[in-house]
Amino acid sequence: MNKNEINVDRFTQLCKAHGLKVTPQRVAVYKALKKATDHPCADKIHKQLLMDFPNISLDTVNRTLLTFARIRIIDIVEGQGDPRRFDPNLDEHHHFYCLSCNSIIDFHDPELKHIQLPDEITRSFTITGKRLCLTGYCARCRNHAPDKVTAVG
Amino acid sequence: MNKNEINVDRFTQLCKAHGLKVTPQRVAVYKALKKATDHPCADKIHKQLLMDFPNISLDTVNRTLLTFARIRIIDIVEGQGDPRRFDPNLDEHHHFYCLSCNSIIDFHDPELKHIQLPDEITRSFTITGKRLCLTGYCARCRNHAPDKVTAVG
DNA sequence: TTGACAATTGATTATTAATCCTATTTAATT
DNA sequence: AATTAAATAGGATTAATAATCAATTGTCAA
Repeated sequence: MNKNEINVDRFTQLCKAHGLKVTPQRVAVYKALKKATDHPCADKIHKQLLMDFPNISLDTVNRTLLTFARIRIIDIVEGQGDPRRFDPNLDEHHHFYCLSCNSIIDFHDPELKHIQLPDEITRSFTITGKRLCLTGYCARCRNHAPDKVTAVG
Repeated sequence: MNKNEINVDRFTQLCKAHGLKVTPQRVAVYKALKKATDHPCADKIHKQLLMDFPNISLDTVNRTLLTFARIRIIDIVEGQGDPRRFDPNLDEHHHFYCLSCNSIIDFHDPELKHIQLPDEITRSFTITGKRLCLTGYCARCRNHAPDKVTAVG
């Protein structure tokens, strides 16, 4: 099976394992996020799904995404205070966040796999996620807008 | 000068260098954030300042913080979609984010100073920030709430 | 020191995001 | 097919952020 195709059976298993009903909405939300590579927010997924589900509510999409995050089949992405965004990719990877266009770009690096956390940290806390977060300006933006924050006050 | 004291002259310089007026509100917001170690949101700073400035508006606090971030004398902290939070500390450091109580805890590690980014990344993008972001459960929370997200789907 | 000017403020209003509520529907099980 | 607990849609509500604007205030040049 292609990595980007969705295995509905597997998804059904995961839901059952967590006592969740397998609803058409949940399948649709899961499929839509799994296909996405842009770390979409709930509203974006919702707009997409409206094509096929004219009645699906934003609240359902949002709740569903939060539920998926809770059972750890998707991730919530770190952001700069904008709408919450989601990540279908649970494999170890890192993020570059463009301060101008807000795009989030994945990157990998074999070197970074070996980042060793301080003992003190692993002892004090339960770590569920580890990621290198870069901020800056993407190739397209860096020649244009110097920055995004427009408030002058 | 103690690192946690605020050098108003220096602050004044920074403002002038960016064509910003030095208002009492700005000085107060700057002082309040510089003293903070909990990566507060605008609302928290505002509530604090109300003691001394009964009339200061939340909007002014928020605008001021965004302005400071724009001229890079403070940072916006990466978060999970909650209210935007700010960081007075511009030195290289890393964050642990508790998914249960939302506290953000700084940590340092000499090893991590030497994280080498892939060439492809530094070539394609302009990097303004680099941080290791950990998520998980802090010492106090890990024995209690299994997680924060309460939506059930 | 003063006056002019442009930036900043606070109040108000608008917008957007996230969550809550409830009647209705539906998936899962018998 | 009937039962039941869970999930949904849709509207309402709260909270956060942003925009607008008249009044105020820092800055700078005279």
